[in-house]
Amino acid sequence: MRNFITTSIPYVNDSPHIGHLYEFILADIFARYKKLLEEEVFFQSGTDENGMKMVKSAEEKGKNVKEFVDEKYAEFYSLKDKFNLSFDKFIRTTSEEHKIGVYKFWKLCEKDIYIDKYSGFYCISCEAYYDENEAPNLICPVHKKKLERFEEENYFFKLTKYLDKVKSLIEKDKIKIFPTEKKVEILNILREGKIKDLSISRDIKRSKGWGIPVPNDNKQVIYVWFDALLNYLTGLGFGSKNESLFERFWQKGIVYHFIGKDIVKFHAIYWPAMLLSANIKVPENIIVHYHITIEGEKMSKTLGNVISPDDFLKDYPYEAVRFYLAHQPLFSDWDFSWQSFDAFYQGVLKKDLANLILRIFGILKNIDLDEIDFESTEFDSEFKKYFKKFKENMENFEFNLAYQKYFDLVKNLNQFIDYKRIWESKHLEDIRIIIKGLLEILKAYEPLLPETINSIKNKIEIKNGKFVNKKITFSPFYK
RNA sequence: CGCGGGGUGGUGGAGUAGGACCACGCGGGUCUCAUAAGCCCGAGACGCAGGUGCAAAUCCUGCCCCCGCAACCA
Repeated sequence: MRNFITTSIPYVNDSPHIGHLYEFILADIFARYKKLLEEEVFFQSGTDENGMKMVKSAEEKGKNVKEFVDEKYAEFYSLKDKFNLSFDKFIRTTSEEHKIGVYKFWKLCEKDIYIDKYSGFYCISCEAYYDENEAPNLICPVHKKKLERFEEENYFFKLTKYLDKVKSLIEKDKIKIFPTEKKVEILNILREGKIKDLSISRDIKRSKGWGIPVPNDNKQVIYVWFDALLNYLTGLGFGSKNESLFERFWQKGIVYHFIGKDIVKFHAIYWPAMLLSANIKVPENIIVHYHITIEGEKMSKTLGNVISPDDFLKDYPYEAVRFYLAHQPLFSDWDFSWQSFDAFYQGVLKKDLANLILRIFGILKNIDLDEIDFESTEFDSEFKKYFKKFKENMENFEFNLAYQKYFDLVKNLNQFIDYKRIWESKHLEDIRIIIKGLLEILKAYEPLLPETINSIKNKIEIKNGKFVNKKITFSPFYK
């Protein structure tokens, strides 16, 4: 199996926060999980850097736009190293490689693109048009700002032409949307039939020259969403001289888009329609994760409760963050608090999991055997069952359940060690079981704790099908 | 009646008819291989009111409350 796994590309008008990190980590865990199964993976993320809001944000900070986005891009990209994210590609929408792909795509869709006059009111923050009904007193309902009046010609994409097809693809689960209620929601939107053709360009004067110019028309730039979605193709070299990655991972691979619940419509409706127009395969999976509230409140700058990735790193190892986030539900909002985070780290990660590993090494140190074989044990089928259940949950993107259930194995091994008093009985059969258990645990937790687990694995030696008892010392998460 | 999701111990979750489970937290006990870790025992919950069933957290009806689609925002 070949998997193309993506995050949505964050809009870089501000610094990264826990929500961005959450999505990155979720997708990374899934990518690493797929590698665990020895499947082929291409994992991609990037930054969305066009759009008028960028111009505005830069102005507010008194910087030129290019300088501003470079700075923000660097902040987002730094998360890769800070949290050990296994991105194979990190695409920027202001890059040349992206632009080339966008032009190629535009051309493929050209038959569905037309020019029309548009007059109305525009909110620069939404990057969207409103009419008088939607925006009483010409105040943006979202941002409470005065709308700008304008009349201009725009390029439009014949979205409506593809809606029926998109609907049927979703109904038939050719495009699978997780969780199901989001699928239902999208289908309801499609049934209502209120969707109109999509304006896909903006006047270059309003964008102050920032953005990708429309091909053969230097008075317009491409609407930021139309260009942003294309990152999924351009990151694979679409439109470049070498499209082999695109062929391999998009056209012949299984696509997994991890996105937030606020951008479902773009990914489940606009994006497939665009691809249909260009005659390119549609994505197989759209995984919609929910949002995080902070200590019971919505995260917002006005409330000043925004948590940044760096806030964690002051007091905690980055893997604790991965571990914690993986144990939260994807498909419902959940609340973050420092207290619960710390309790989880101290209690579950250190006390139970890390301690168990250390404990097993401790027992092995006091055992005279140089090697332990892997003869079958009465627990073998039990181990298999655990992993099977784990896989089932992972394939449904219920990471929290997968690990919650798998944690029973940690519990069981601790119980088993106590019950049998293995440190004094030292029965070979029991030793085999805890070693096998150890290896099972290392396997399943690797996506969450890649660095720690790998360093343990490097200390373990298996020679001629036997576990070599090397008196391993180890101190994970010890401060 | 716009559509949809949900209300389970202090907290977060599992559980779609037949013993209410798991983790954290709390109280007590206990082992000593292990990072003051582990193990055992205990206290504590199905939003409200009806209905159907031998049996309801689970199905039906009504009501109350929270949330999403559709507030900054990911």
